[in-house]
Amino acid sequence: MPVTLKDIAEKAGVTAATVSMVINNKPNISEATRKKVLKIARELSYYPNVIARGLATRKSNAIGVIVPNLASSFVVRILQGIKSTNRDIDYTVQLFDTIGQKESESQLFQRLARERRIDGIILISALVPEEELHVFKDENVPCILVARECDILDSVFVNNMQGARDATSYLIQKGHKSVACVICDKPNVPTQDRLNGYKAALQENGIEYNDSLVYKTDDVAVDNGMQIFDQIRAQAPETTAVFVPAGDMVAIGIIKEAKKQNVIVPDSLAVVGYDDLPAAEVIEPTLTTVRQPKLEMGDYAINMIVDKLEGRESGIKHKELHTKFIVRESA
Amino acid sequence: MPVTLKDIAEKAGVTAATVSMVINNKPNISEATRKKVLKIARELSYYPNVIARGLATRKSNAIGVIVPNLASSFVVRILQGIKSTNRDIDYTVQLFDTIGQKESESQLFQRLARERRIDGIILISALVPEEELHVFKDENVPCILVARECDILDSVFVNNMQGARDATSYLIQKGHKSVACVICDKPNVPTQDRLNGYKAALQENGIEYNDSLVYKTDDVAVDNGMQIFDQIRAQAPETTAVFVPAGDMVAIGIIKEAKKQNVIVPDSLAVVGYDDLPAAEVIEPTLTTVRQPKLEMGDYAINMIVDKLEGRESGIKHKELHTKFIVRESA
DNA sequence: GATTTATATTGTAGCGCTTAAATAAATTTA
DNA sequence: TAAATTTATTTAAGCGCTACAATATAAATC
Repeated sequence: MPVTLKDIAEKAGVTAATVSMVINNKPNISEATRKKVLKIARELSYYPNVIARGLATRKSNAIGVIVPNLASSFVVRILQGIKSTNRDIDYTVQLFDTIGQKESESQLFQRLARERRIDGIILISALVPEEELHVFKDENVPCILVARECDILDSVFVNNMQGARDATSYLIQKGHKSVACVICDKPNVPTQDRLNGYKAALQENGIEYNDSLVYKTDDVAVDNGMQIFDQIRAQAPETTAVFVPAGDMVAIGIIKEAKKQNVIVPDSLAVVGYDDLPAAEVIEPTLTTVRQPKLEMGDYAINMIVDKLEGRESGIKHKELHTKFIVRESA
Repeated sequence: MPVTLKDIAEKAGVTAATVSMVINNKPNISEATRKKVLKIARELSYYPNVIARGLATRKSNAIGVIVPNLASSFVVRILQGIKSTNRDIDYTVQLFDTIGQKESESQLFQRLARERRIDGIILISALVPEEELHVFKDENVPCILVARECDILDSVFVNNMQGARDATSYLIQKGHKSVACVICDKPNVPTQDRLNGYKAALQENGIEYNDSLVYKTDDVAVDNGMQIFDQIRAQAPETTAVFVPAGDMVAIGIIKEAKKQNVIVPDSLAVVGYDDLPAAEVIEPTLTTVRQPKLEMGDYAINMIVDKLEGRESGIKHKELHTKFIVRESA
């Protein structure tokens, strides 16, 4: 049987309440008993039972992290940011993924809040629909939304519009008269923002937006990129530059297929990705891309939520981080 | 305030104990009250408080997963396997990484067991020293060691010796007279096994083992591979094949540097990696490598531990999974 | 030195649930 | 129909901790 407060109390000749106060650094404890209690606690190698504590305090000391899919490098990198923050986090991180689950994000959230008494949630998802976000709000458990701006909840996100604008402008500056754009098919906020950035850059440079230059892919893997390449060749063989807000893996697919078909990248086709995943440095030519500060997003998210939980912050807060345009060989 | 057993009990005109028994599907409850209670529970949208339950049952319904480093694709992929198992897991997964932490794995384990009353632990690590593993045993919380064979604890691992033997034999069969080998510098079991597999293959093919053909790298990133390439060129320029049990990223580094120096892969230098990470398909030439069944390892681990926790299994169990040799372009 | 104030400790209740023992109701058996 | 057995429900205690009110002790004020 594990050592309890009571065991310590008996040995120290005090009451369990006193021991509790010592352990929790409460005021109004004499130096003498404090020392005595701590000594005995150490001797017995006492560990407080956080479950019992949780029941008494109505806190679980746990933060839930809901991710769509652990197969995504992007998500994993944010998760890594959450876990590797410098701050000494006294909360346990419980991990939940929603892919292949029958529950929606908001149902899961509700269950975690009520059943597990989770203290706070970090939700990494660009896809949760606006209506569902209200559930998050209502449950009265702090929640930080990562990867998507949102005015209902706290959020951490990047300036996707600027990121796309930078990339597009770069390509135009390089002399490309028409720049294709490959976006993810799901209608989510970041995609929309990136498309707007693309459009803005065109306009700023006096180029008319052309709908037929925008290609859509339903998934964001290498294979999709390979298909898109063929599509581009078929629909607009004169294309010399393609910006791929859909993500690096798609961009890599385009490069792969281009090479296979003896189209030289970047000479005959310049390619710019989005995300800056590890694979961007592996592909040859290495991929010019828009870096998202993924670690930083995770870091911010965990810090925001801990601040909230410790009452150091309140009110809705938003943190916009910035993308960085990384020039490599592909454009 | 959340709905409690008591609320339901009052509304149903029974006692909290009865409600508890209904919720937990205990026998000796009349159909009538069962139905009545369940109906009310649904109406009030009752969620059992897992924390309170945990205190009463001395179980947390949580499984801890200890990983060395979330930056490793290998580890993340196993984690993904854990989370994506088909089985309907009723346990929460709590994630802990040990990189940059002052606690050792065994200290962390002990703390989780005592403080958090974690029901079971999955430890992904090839590096924990033998002595420490005893602590895991002693704490009396089931623990599955992943990625390393071990006779003290349950374990899930791959047959690394066979994997390395397959790879080496393949290279010899292709006509390479001397095969270099690049291993990770840390003295861990998988590395040792792979080295033994390499040696076995040499012996089986009548080639004498030559210590000077074994290169060591202290880290397993692309950069290390690039350096190793130079080392090979300097020490043994006649080398035509290199097997890299240190991992795919190192192998990719070797390929990158080879290409930079106009050494054709595989014609002038055949390269075989280990792990089959996503990047293996991105590099060109694509990387021939030894696939570790990472998802499967995670899947097995979670199933083993849940079996244990539900009393369906006992005694130490070991599961050996098999590597698969994947031929691509680099060898 | 009596009174107020501050400091230290204890007693008690309760967090929301489970569980074993006790009781009550329904059913069977002799 | 009373006794024995089975089935259904309740009572009560407890999991290990915190927190608040109450008490006891020490220090400060007049």
